[in-house]
Amino acid sequence: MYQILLLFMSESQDNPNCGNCLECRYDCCFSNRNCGDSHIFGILTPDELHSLMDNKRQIHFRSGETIMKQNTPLTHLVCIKNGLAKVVSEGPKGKNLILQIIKSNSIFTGGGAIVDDFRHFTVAAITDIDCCFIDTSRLYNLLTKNSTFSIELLKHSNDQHMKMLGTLINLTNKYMPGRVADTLLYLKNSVFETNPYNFVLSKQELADMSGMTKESFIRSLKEFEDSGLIRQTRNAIEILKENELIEISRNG
Amino acid sequence: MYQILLLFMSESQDNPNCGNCLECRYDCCFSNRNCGDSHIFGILTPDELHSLMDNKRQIHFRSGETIMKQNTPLTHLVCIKNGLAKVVSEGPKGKNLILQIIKSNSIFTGGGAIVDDFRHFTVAAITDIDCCFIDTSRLYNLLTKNSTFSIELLKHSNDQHMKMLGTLINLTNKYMPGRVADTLLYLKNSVFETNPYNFVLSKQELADMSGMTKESFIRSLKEFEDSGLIRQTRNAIEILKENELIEISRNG
DNA sequence: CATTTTAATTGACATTTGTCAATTAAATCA
DNA sequence: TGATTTAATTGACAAATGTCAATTAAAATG
Repeated sequence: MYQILLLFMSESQDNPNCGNCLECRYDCCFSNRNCGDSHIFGILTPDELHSLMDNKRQIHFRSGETIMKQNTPLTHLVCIKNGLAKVVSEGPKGKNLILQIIKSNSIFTGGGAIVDDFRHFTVAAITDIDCCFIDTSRLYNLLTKNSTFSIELLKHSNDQHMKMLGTLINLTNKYMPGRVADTLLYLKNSVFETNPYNFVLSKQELADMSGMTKESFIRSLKEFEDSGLIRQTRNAIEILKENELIEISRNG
Repeated sequence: MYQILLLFMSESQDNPNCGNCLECRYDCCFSNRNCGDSHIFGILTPDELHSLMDNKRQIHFRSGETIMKQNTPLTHLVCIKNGLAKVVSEGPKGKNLILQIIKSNSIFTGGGAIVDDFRHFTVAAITDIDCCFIDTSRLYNLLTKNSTFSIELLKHSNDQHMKMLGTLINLTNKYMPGRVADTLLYLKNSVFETNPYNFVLSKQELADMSGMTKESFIRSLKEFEDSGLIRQTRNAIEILKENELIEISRNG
């Protein structure tokens, strides 16, 4: 525990948003201002929050590092404070599928929380990331005590479930151009929220998000470029005709 | 309410398992003996159970009928007492994907409970079905009062979530033979639990479970038959070499 | 039972997509 | 900077899968 605190303190030095006082530490992952998923924690009383955060570990990951690994025991949930991560399902024969890009202020467990307590996918850092690890046992304790909190988590779970259903439908009943369009629109509207957007993602990763090989992705992307739907530069993509992309997505 | 009771009573006449006394009515969907999902309700107190069941409607569906329709408001959850149903995602251009076969003693909501309160998929009866419809508002009430119940629902939700992830992986990174093998094994081991099993499912439906056209499904099935892995009769399929099917499933 | 409708099957073919190999461009490292 | 590794791109080709049309089998209907 001492080491953990030290780790936390050293990490926080180069991050002005996160001081060392207790209050600040809670704030790091759980403030309910401008926080994606973390309003889930907004409903907790200070005591409850404390019981969760008591032994939280704040950890820094470098771009590319694995944050949690598929098939390992699910002992902690993770809150991302800043940075981007990818949620990857590692299939047989090295075939990976990127299910989601996680942004700042999101929480995730890796799948089977409460069910089998194993992680059903891998999460890896795309950029450098600050996140905290929180004991799931603390979480489970809280669930029995605060039903509003349980409901919020249920909502979060159902939400993720429906998003995955959307992914499933996109990937299974669309041809490649539709899937590429989906990926581009997802990145613009749900991840980066700018246009053009710089991407830290390799073509292989974009292909893994679209359920195809990188070669196929590149070709499809090139056709979009030739048709004037998008523009690619070194490490950015600009969507020029969003409506047409939406149409392509819709027609599958 | 009077009409509903009448409906209930007339339905129950030809069903010896379900009497008219209050206790029996609760039993219909919620007994915790030999019940798939419905142990979820086992933890409720009699009062709580009563508050849920108070205005439940028991309804009979004929084979083929739609029980709940995608994109309609999610006002009730459904408990299947007996019979089989299919969970279908209706995609664009009439492309359907069957996500799951639901058996007796299962509960389902159609997707976005608590999140957006719309149904994200259609559920249709495969055989004749007896089921009850229960107000979600009653459910939500209960959630705030009984955290153990919330946790059970959360578990159920996460479980469904992980099953869908499995489906997603099977459908996106396997070739047809692997997907057909998955469908056959799923039917034998998780739905019918006998071998050979009679099936009430059309080839089109089997194809919709496997994410391919019926023609492709038929051809793939025929290859399995020619290789001696399975045997088809009029309306039954027998798995002869399960291990080899598992191998095919694994290799994608 | 004959008729009509629906489901299953088959074949030929076109399209989509993946695979492999070669090449170029970019990034990293000593 | 030059050398080396990694990522991106392209082309040729093969494999997987869907589409369409025709046929047969089965089921439903009157």
